[in-house]
Amino acid sequence: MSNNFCSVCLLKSKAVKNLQNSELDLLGESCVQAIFEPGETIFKQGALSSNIIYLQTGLVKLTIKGPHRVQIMRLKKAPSYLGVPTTMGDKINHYSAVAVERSSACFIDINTFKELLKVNPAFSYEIMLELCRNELEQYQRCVKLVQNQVYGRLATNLLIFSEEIYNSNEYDLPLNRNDLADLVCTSRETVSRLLADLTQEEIIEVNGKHIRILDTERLQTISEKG
DNA sequence: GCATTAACCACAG
DNA sequence: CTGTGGTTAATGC
Repeated sequence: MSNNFCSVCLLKSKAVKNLQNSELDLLGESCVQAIFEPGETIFKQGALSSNIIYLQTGLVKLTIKGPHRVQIMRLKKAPSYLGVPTTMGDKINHYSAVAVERSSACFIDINTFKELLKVNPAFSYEIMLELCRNELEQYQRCVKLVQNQVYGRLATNLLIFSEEIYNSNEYDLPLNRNDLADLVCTSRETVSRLLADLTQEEIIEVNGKHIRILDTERLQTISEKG
């Protein structure tokens, strides 16, 4: 049982960069790092949670069980904190986090986390900033989902992979068609068909999970107009 | 009515 | 796991 030395960690979050040495030691004492392979659950809806997770590297999906099916709320790319709302807001997790790519995560004891929030305003500020940005993103995503048609929703999400996750107009989807459907709020079949349509229109090129965006402008138009 | 959208089912690689 | 075809229901001219 050796402590992590957060002070020398190269993957410190923006928030943690504000911590004093003594605070970093405190963090290190209650912090455990783990690696998750794709498909492995980091925390589970319904389970008791007493940790905040700092995602150092990788990509995860946040899922929640709805009345009919499991819904992917969003993807979250490292670096970021996971489970702050669900660990601070309730004893029990309201959603699950599952690795989508190989991910490294630090588990921080909730009491330590709360203590750091209390003693270091700059740390708290960074955490609050991240939470607020998350909320704004969720609102944005919510309107799109409700008001756009599937074609637009799919286009939006293809663009998010390109612009926000992989920073390239060519990438390998980390999800199968079913997950992609859960993310876009549609059926697996519709995703298949629409990807075929986009290919026919020469807007994208699909090769299994490999996506290449050929015409970003038209994809953006579809994303906006729905 | 008629067209469009998209879900559900079934089946085949 | 994926793609396709048929069917069906809802919605909007």
